[in-house]
Amino acid sequence: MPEGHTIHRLAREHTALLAGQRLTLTSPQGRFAAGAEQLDTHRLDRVEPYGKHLFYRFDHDLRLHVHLGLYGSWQSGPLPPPPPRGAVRVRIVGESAYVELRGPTVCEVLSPAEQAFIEARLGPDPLRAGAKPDRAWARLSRSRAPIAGLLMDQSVIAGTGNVYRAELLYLHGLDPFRPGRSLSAEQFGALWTDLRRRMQAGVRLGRIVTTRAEDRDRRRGPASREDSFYVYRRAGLACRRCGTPVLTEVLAGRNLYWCPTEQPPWAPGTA
DNA sequence: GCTAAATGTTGAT
DNA sequence: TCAACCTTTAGCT
Repeated sequence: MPEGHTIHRLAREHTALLAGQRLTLTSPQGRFAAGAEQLDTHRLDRVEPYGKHLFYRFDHDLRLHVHLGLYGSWQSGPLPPPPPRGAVRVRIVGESAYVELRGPTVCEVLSPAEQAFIEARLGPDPLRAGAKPDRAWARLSRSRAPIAGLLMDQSVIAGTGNVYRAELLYLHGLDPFRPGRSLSAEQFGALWTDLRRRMQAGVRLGRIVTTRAEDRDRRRGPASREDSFYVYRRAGLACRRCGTPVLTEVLAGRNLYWCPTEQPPWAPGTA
C-alpha cells in the first residue's frame, strides 16, 4: 500500500539484498514468464526509485519496471525460498535472499529509452537528490485545478499519494479546493520542504505518521494506526485540534478528507 | 465468517 | 466511465 516513501524504502532494501549479484527470475503465476526469461541469470546493477515507480537495472541494459498500484506488494526472505503461495508475478532469487512480487499494476521489461520516457512524464520527486521544486511550482502556479488534485498529479509532483495530500493540506491550514495558482511562492515552498521532510521520515519509519504526540488519543508510545493521521480516513470524527467533524468528498478520483475549520474556505483576494 | 474499502494506475468501452 | 489487478484490513454479523 504504497506512496513514494514505500517505494524508496523498497529500493534500498532490494539494493542491499540483491545488487551486484546474478539473479534467478521466475514467474510462478506465469503472467511474467517471458519477461523473467529476458532478465534471468543477469546481474542486477542497481534499483532506482522514481515517484511510485521502481526500475531494476540489469547488466545487459534492460530494466525491470514495477508499479505496485493499489494492491501490489513485495515480500522478501532468506534462502531457501518457500514454495510460492498465491499469485506470485515474479520471484527473484539472489545469493542469500529472495524477493517476490504480487498484484502489481505494472511489471514489465523496458529499454533505457522506455524508462527515460516514463521519467520524463513525472514531476520532481521530493525523495530524490537534486529534485527541482521549481518544475512543480511552474505547473502549480499556472493551474486553476484544486491544490488537492495537483498534489496527486504525478506529473506535478512524483510520489505523493492520498494520505500525504490530505495530511499536508491539513497541516498547512489550506483549503483543498483552492486553485493551485492561488498559492504564494512562499506557501508552495513551505509545502515542498515539509513534504520532503515528512516523506523522508516515512522512508525511515516504513509508514506515514503525521500526528504530534500531544494530538493523539494515546499520547504515550508509538502512534497506533488510528492515531497516525489528523484527517485521513477520519470522516465524521472530531478534528484532533478543534473538534469539528472531518469532512470527506471524492476529489481526483480518491476520497479527500479535511477539516473545514482548520482549513477554512479560500476566497479570491485572501491568503 | 463475510463484505467493503484501500496509501494507484492501466486499458477497455 | 468502469473493470481489472490481488491482498490486507476494518467493520460488521
